[in-house]
Amino acid sequence: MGYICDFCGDQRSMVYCRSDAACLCLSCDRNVHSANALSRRHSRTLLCERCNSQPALVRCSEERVSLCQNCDWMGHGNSTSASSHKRQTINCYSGCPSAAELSSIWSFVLDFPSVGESACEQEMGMMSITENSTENAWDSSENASGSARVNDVPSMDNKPSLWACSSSVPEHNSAAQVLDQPVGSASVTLPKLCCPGTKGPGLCEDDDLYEDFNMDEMDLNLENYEELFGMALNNSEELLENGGIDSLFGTKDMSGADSNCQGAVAAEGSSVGLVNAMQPACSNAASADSVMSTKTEPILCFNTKQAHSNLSFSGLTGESSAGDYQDCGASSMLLMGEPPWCPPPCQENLQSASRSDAVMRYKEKKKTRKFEKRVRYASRKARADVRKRVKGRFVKAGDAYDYDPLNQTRSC
DNA sequence: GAACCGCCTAGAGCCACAAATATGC
DNA sequence: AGGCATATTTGTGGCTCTAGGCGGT
Repeated sequence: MGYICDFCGDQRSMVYCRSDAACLCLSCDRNVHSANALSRRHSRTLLCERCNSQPALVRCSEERVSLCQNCDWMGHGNSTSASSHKRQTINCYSGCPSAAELSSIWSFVLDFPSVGESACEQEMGMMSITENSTENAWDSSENASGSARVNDVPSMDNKPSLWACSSSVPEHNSAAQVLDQPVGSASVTLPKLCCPGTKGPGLCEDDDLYEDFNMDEMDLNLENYEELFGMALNNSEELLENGGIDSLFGTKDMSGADSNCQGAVAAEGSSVGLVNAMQPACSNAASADSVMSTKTEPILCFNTKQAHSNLSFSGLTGESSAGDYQDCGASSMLLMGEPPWCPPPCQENLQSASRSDAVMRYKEKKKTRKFEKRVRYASRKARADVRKRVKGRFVKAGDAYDYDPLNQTRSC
């Protein structure tokens, strides 16, 4: 079981960073990803406890293990008994989340102390919990936390109570509780913490699969980063002794998390709400630069407030520079075939029709969407924009050039 | 079904240099 | 501890090249 931190080679790895393709312990995760703004955007999630090499997408509450997609399929896809296991999606996060925020993302994470101000916060004054970390519709009935059930298939007779993006839930999401945001900025902050599928209330009006949303101005303040990871590190052995990572996965009351999905469901699809695939959230959004192509794949979500669940797609878009966005695997999972929790056959026709329609529209929009690169230094861009080139390469001032952005002329 | 070919796409790398950052005094 | 000078690193856009995917033969 060689699941040792790729960085320090000492501690047990608990977190998987897709951007770095590395398995890290919490301490190294903190160290590595607080290094700079780019690394802070890396989307991380828990490590699969079975293969210890892939990011976990779901947690089986029966077996109390976090599983990657493959292990989940292998463990639950074939066995009829195992396939009935209730599984919850596991969220990704980015930035330097506080204890409370990590607890929000992963309810199973211990109750970290919350005092003081993290170094990361002090340095950055910003961080981001991946908006799709709350992509899941929270289980309001259980105040389920950072996870959402994935195999509780809603039925016609049974309104989905899980996944629910219930708008009856109080207007504060877990992350919002932690963040010290001016009132005026709350609306700006919400989308970041809202299910991508959810977008913000206003963002759900468009019937497009999803709309771009701007995360740039969301500077979130976090607390207790030091305490969180310091404690995690100090207690790592204890955790192992007490059941290892499993001990982290106990249920925790995360009331308020539901609100992450408020307004999340667009009137997309409009079928009988049979789509049951709820994708875990994984994007990293604050910087909005982590949307990779797979990340923009459809994400489905339910709204319990709807008489019939609406199908909605969501994703992150916007001024993302594709570079940083790493696929969390969640979205793509949807495209890899029907998940174990797919709807009953009798509903497939209606569902597939609306779904294919929605997917078609989504793809259309995706084609037209621009993933603009985010420019960090406008002054440098301004210089680059006027710099003369030879075959695209910058040339020394005064040298012959074949392209002048200003004059579109050639000197040779 | 395997092998080969052409076409297409995505991504990496290159370039100069001002700005940003780090280091030393 | 703060200020200054110097050194090092970063980031910027257009073009080219290459690897890989895909479809056809």
